[in-house]
Amino acid sequence: MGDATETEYASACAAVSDSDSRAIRAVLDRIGDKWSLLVIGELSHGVRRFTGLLRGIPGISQRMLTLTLRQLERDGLVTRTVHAEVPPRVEYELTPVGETLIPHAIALAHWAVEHYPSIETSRASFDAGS
Amino acid sequence: MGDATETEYASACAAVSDSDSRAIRAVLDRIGDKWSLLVIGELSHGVRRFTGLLRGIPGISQRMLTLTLRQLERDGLVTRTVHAEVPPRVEYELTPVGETLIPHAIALAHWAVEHYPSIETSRASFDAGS
DNA sequence: CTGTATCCCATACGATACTG
DNA sequence: CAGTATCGTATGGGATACAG
Repeated sequence: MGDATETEYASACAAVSDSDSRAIRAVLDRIGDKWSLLVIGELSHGVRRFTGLLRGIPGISQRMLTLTLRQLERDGLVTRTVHAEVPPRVEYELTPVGETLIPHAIALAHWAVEHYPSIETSRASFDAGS
Repeated sequence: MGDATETEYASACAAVSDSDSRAIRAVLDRIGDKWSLLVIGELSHGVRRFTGLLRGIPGISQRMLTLTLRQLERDGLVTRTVHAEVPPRVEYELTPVGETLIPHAIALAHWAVEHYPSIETSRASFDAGS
């Protein structure tokens, strides 16, 4: 993971000039919110129903799950299919575009788990020292 | 980028059970905010001064740059060195841990630039249709 | 130059209750 | 089951002014 830094970095940052920053801002605003990435993580398992997602994502409220799913649907990352039954059944699934986010979600999750101890330690000493 | 999905995914999600979710939440709260990833992107070029960052990140306010840098410093992702001169010179630099975030930042930036057109199109049709 | 302090607003989010 | 509606709070974040 540490073979392409300087060179790769320069070209990547050169590409981030003006109009691209809008795209980055927009994407960051979406996947950077409190629940989107966790919802995508749940959906990476496959098709899920509303209540299933609610139970699979501890701490999320009905309201926020609804809002998050609507945003993801609007952005074309998730599909919502309603089955005309009683009781109603609504299934959510990642679109092909949405699935391309999975590797990044996994990578970030790995990074978080790997470096969180270091972060906690740093926070403790920062808060202790002046 | 599309070779490890199903298997890789299963093991990754299995690892995300209880205590890891705290780490993911904590990291997401930090790098998911409005400016951290952009600051890290600027610092990936190398050492930067306060004003340099302010100019390099369009739209950020003095206040938010200060707050963001303090958080990153607290988390041990950025170092802050003050040079005793007049006028004062303060330099910010990524720590080794902070540098490990660069590949992920680059990956997300690439994803954003690549898929943003699709997202915009999807939003337009979503907003148009009922 | 590199911040800090204060004010203020928009909105993200949670809790709760209600509906087809 | 799968939402919507309403309310209230917390806080993220901008603008501006001031300071070492």
